[in-house]
Amino acid sequence: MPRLSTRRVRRARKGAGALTLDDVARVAGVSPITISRALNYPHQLSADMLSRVQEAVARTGYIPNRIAGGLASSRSRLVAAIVPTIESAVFLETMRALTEALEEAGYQVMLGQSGYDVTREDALLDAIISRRPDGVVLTGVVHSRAGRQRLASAGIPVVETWDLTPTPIDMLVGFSHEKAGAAVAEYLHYRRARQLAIISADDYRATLRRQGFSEACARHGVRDIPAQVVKTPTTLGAGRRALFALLERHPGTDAVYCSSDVLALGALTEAQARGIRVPEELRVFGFGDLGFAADTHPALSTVRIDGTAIGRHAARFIIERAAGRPVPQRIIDLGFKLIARASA
Amino acid sequence: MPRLSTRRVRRARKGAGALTLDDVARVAGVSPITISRALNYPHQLSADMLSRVQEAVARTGYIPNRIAGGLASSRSRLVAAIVPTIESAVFLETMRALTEALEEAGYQVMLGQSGYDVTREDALLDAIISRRPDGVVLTGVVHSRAGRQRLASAGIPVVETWDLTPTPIDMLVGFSHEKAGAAVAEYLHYRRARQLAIISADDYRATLRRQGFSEACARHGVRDIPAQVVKTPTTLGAGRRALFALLERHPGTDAVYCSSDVLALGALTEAQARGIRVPEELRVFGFGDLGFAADTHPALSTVRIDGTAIGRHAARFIIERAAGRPVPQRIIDLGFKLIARASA
DNA sequence: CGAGGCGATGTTAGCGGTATCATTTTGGCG
DNA sequence: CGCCAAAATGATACCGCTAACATCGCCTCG
Repeated sequence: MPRLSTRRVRRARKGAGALTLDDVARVAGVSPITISRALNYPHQLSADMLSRVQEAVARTGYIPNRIAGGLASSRSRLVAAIVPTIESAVFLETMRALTEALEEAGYQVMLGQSGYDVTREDALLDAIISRRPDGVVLTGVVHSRAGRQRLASAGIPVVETWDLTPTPIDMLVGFSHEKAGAAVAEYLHYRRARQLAIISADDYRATLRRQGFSEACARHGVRDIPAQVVKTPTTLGAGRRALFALLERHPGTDAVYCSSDVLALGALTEAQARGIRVPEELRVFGFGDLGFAADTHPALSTVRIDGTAIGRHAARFIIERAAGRPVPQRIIDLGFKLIARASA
Repeated sequence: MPRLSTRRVRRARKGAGALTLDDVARVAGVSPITISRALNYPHQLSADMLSRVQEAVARTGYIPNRIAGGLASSRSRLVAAIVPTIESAVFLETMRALTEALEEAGYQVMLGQSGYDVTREDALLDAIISRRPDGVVLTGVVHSRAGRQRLASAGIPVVETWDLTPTPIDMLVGFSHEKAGAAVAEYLHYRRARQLAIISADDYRATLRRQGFSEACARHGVRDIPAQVVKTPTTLGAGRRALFALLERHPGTDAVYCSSDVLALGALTEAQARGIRVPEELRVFGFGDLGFAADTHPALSTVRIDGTAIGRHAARFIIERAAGRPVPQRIIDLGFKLIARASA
């Protein structure tokens, strides 16, 4: 039996009334591909044609469908960014810079939160890869083997940030946490602090800084630095309670390095509440140089990381790659700066 | 002349080697649509078939291409969220809750920053609409006529947040800023503050709160409340300088309402630096109940907004709509809570 | 025991763009 | 002027997936 029925006119699937390239092409009296070019490669058209198309676009109020465009060109113009949590202020500067730079170049950022959890990061990665982004920006360098594998085989440009490793998945913008921790220790020794202590978050990078700090102390002959470890994300309250607990155990402490400015602000607050003079009796050192650090009382000594530069470099990496240009230097160490203020 | 050339076999456009549904179908020995169903509507398949497909998917390591899926189904499973700036801590809780709830439901969040600028918001809106998201979550209710128009005609579900209006574009989750400001004023009057003042950001919502505050004062016969206005986003330093300037002009001030907790923390810091006792000499009231508010010294009195609930409601709104279910109550007023702590 | 219904799977035709190649127009220049 | 390369525009065939409809068994029931 012949299948006549398949020749029946099918109802449009949903077309609804959504404007398409063809509609604009009809209005402008040209072929659809010309509209596409006007939008994507305007310099390929004659000035006449371009303005004619632009007028038609304006008149119809057409907004291109980048889902369709992405499928056809296999360039989604989407970039995924994964942070442990959006509520951790340190990464915000990077995220803002990244978003701004990418938006300017016509990309949109998809945000994912891994929650300091490798399993969740893997699930997120699958969700993200299924969107075929033109790039992925990760926070940190510790990822599961499976995650690295999937990312690599998807052939998506990857930028790891906020850390350093000799073996990145692809590209990398970061700095050495060990060195940052060590630099703080050196500084405090130089300032003649004798009884050092640490208040640190329990995440990977904070731990690296703590190790760098302790090792530098060891080089000065000081071992077994007392450490109070708190859960990420860090809070002012956690900093207060940590300083309290620390002083209970080690009343002679005269300098404390905090793994984040927020913890340091908590330590400052607790010191103030208990009448401990900073820096005379207790030096407090932070990390991050967040917006408030310069304006605390006393002003917070801290480690400055150029989060904006990290975001911008990451954006540039991805844009270059998407444009098919090779990226000669795939690892950037942005370093850090010790900012000596009143608190230490 | 016959155009034989068009019949020539064309090179695959980029195929590269990316795994597609067809590949998995071949491995499983079924038709592609069956794979699609296994992934999207697993209960439509027999248990046998389902496990057979799942095995094939696992063996091939297939990750679906949701760009293609989105085009075919006109459901992108993308939701756009626009905040003024990601660096303003108040919205973070909402963003986190929104992202989490949406990720759980298989959606991805695209983040956009409008920068408190309507022009930029419009440009962003076009970029976003071109991605055909299944929903848009906006911060605030003030948008350009053009923006409202485009959003409406795109037929995308819209949730406005963090404010109230009788005429939302579509759906709304928020609270009344005027009432919040007024409630703080009432509280301070009740506490016998006599010389009230305001430190406020210059954005729309902070201004509404300021007006609510001033009007409540007027009802108590107090007019011309001195106000120190600072630029958004607010910072601790801005709060310090604002309190300084305020006290220069109005030394008798005994209570100050700050339009954000960050400003309030700045005021607290400045008071401490100048030896002004809080709350005895100066009451300080904040807004937002950010993570640190309970742990400042003295603890900060503030207005609590349930940012998590805002994010969750917004996510639910969009998910319901995407599922084709009607949303009976399109406006939710979540209210606010006055949190009386030591600072006021 | 045949009609009808239902559940499981397959076939077909797009979704709305863009890559690729073809064709036409234009411009430079001897 | 005529020729040829380059620039401008067009025709066609997909990109990888899913909606809509078709088909095929199998079971129920009069």
